[in-house]
Amino acid sequence: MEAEYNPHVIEKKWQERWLAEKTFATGRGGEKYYLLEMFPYPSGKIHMGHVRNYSIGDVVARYQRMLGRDVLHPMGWDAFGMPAENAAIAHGVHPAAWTHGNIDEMRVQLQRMGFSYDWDRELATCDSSYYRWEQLFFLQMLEKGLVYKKKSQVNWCAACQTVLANEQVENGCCWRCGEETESKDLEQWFFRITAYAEELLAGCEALKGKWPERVITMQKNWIGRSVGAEIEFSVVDRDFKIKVFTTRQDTLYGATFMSLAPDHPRARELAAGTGREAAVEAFIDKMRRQERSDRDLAQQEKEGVFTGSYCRNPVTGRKMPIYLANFVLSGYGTGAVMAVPAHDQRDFEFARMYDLPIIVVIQPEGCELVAAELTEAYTGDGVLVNSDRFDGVANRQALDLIAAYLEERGIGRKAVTYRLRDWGVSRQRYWGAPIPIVYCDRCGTVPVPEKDLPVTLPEDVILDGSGGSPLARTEAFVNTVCPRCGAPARRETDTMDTFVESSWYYMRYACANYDKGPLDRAAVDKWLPVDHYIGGIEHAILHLLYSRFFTRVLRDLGYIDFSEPFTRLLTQGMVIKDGAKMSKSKGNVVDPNALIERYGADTARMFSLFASPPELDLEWNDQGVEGAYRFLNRLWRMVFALLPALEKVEPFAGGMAEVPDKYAGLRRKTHQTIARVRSDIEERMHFNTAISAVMELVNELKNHDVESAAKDPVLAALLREAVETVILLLAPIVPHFCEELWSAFGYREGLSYVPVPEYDPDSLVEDTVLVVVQINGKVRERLTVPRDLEEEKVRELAFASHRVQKHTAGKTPRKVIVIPNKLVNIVV
RNA sequence: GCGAGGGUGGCGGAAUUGGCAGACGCACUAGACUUAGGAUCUAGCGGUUUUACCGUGGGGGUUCAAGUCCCCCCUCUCGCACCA
Repeated sequence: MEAEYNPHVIEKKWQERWLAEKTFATGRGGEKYYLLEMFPYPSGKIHMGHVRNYSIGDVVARYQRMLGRDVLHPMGWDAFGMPAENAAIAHGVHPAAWTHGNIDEMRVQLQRMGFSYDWDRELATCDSSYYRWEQLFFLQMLEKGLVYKKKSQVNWCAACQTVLANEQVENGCCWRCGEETESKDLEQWFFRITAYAEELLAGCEALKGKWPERVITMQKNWIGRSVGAEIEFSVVDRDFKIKVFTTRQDTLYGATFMSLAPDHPRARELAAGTGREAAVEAFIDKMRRQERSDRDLAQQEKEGVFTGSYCRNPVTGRKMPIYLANFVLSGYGTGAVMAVPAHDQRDFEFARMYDLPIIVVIQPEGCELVAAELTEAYTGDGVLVNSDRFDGVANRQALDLIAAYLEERGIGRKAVTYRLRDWGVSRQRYWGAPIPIVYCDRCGTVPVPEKDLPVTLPEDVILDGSGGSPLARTEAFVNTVCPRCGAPARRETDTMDTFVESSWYYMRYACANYDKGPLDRAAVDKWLPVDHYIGGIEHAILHLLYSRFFTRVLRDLGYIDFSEPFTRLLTQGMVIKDGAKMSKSKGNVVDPNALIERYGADTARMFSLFASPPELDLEWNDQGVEGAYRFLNRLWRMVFALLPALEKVEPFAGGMAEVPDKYAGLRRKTHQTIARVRSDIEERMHFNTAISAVMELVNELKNHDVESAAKDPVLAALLREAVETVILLLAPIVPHFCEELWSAFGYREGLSYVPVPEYDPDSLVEDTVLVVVQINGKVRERLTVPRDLEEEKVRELAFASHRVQKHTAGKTPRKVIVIPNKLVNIVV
């Protein structure tokens, strides 16, 4: 062992050994444990978020190995996506070359961090050996009706020249580039995720306690299930009906008008021949032009236009004017809303603005609402009035009764609506997995036969940023023959959303090199689902929801037999510096490579784990890093100093009975530390407190020197036990450092598979305990007493204390509470 | 507006079941060693008017005892946001 801690030398040494010996390959026996961190986009450089995410994951992986598990811990690349194309446009590099170059750089950086991956399972989603199976899934989903194409209004990002799924639009802006999105009519491919809405929602229940509550809540809200009724309203003098969805069918008798989305398909028809055509047309046009920019303003003001047509309230027969209204969404429910101004705030505001009638149909307990005097809608509970046969019924009960009544009469029924929309997967970009479809003038839309997969992304395309899909301009790709009739045909030029790749990569890791199909059933059955998944909270909806959907699809396609991909989920917080998320524009970025250069990987790992618990944001602090580095140096020097005495003895292996009294404290601290660290890592995943506990033990060791140890073999044995404990407990956190110290003690085998130390329960028990004496809840005295001393004796000792007497002088205790081994509280 | 999660020294954070608030680390202060110190070691380190009192965003409550439980309020972060 060297006298100086030299991280660069030892880190290189151990990393090379781990790679050469394939230390982290699976198959060493033990119960399976699949630990996965979200794979990175190969930007070319790892950032602090990666360091943190992968350090957390690596601790768990290494710890599980030391618990005797057979750990699958793979790494790969989410390699399709826009930046590769942008780089091509900006620098003339081909996206494939750019991506593979970045992967090579990032792999080296990850290896320099000492993460314990099984590199033999590495995959990149841009390789046809990966995306070919995705194309197969697409075809099989098409067959099952889970893929379809439709013309729809889509979110279009002009900057990225592509469409975005609903989930990918944040506050009207592109989730990737931050530019405002607009809506556009395009033919798009969709995955029918709504077919699984109910199951995805129900599945949330099973995740409780294993996933963070807020992720579950976000998913539930996103799916957005509403229970209510569909009701049909016949239109006066027209031969069609308008269907609405409502959750408040109990207020049906108070519906006085109807509101439709401005882009409702019947809008123009309703205006035709009423003299309102021009006004309606103007309104539709205004709404269409009113893009997201001034949407916030528009949100405040209710606005609409009368179509000139009427419908009839199906239960009262009332003639209800039909309006178009700016607040009705075409994408939700039926795009039509029955307006009950007395009991819905939006309808109320609209009614006041356009002077429409208001009828109270629910009276709250204790006061009487009068329509003309309302200043806002009453949305609470109450008893029905003005509701014919339902008068006097509590509105909660009326929900069911009215739904049943409508159903009897054939004008409505109970219904469930979801906020979740189908997942649009078409992207007009080059660097993605081609959608395996051919368009033939004679046969129409024809799926590429499975035997012709993969549809390979052509290499020679022109990427000049001129807009539109580069694939569409690549004649050699587009022109093909129809697989059905052999006539000349054209290929689909859209590629798939890159979230499709990340929806199933975690399964492919189980059999990354399998080439007879997407998934090797035996391997997937063995390893999946992922036992513990770790990644950023920013994927709480998108990636995790898509993955949960995809897992169910693959289950129904017969590939797997589980439904939830990730048993446990840990979402780690962001890395912050100077109060803001690290970003180039803020200039507060810390480069992990510079950090490794200066302190080594172990220091970087240790600080990112020590500074805060994983789920909280981590405030980066250069001086804190320095502190971690100093700790490692201090520990190194201490071990180096003690080694000559410790290597002469075996670690202490006896029981507490053989430990001399003067060393009982040391022994106890060692085993208390084991107990604490084990529960911190195994149960709470709080590595910061685990590290603190080890630091305390190290501080305790400072009280002993090599001279005393050389003279007293029992002390030496106890110190060796303590030092080995420190090494083993820190091994998952600072692995290179610990390997080096471990080998200094003469162990030939690396410590990746050395069992986590067990604590001796006897060692945790102290013979004497500190009992706090309070007077009226304030601490006045601390007594050291034998453990489990009888209550009466403890009480006597407390009262015997002169400090206690001072505070109780002249007063009679009214009450004395004694908590064994802990506290006495005297109330005077 | 709705939902979720936070608010504890100068800073990051501990306090696992209601039982000594501030573990561990950073910063800071003093001392030692030293030609030197941004190295290392030792000691101190919530506040104040220091035999004591105050103190976990603010106010109230329950309790012998509250950072922890209950009610009200303030504030910050995140998500959703006219979802009928």
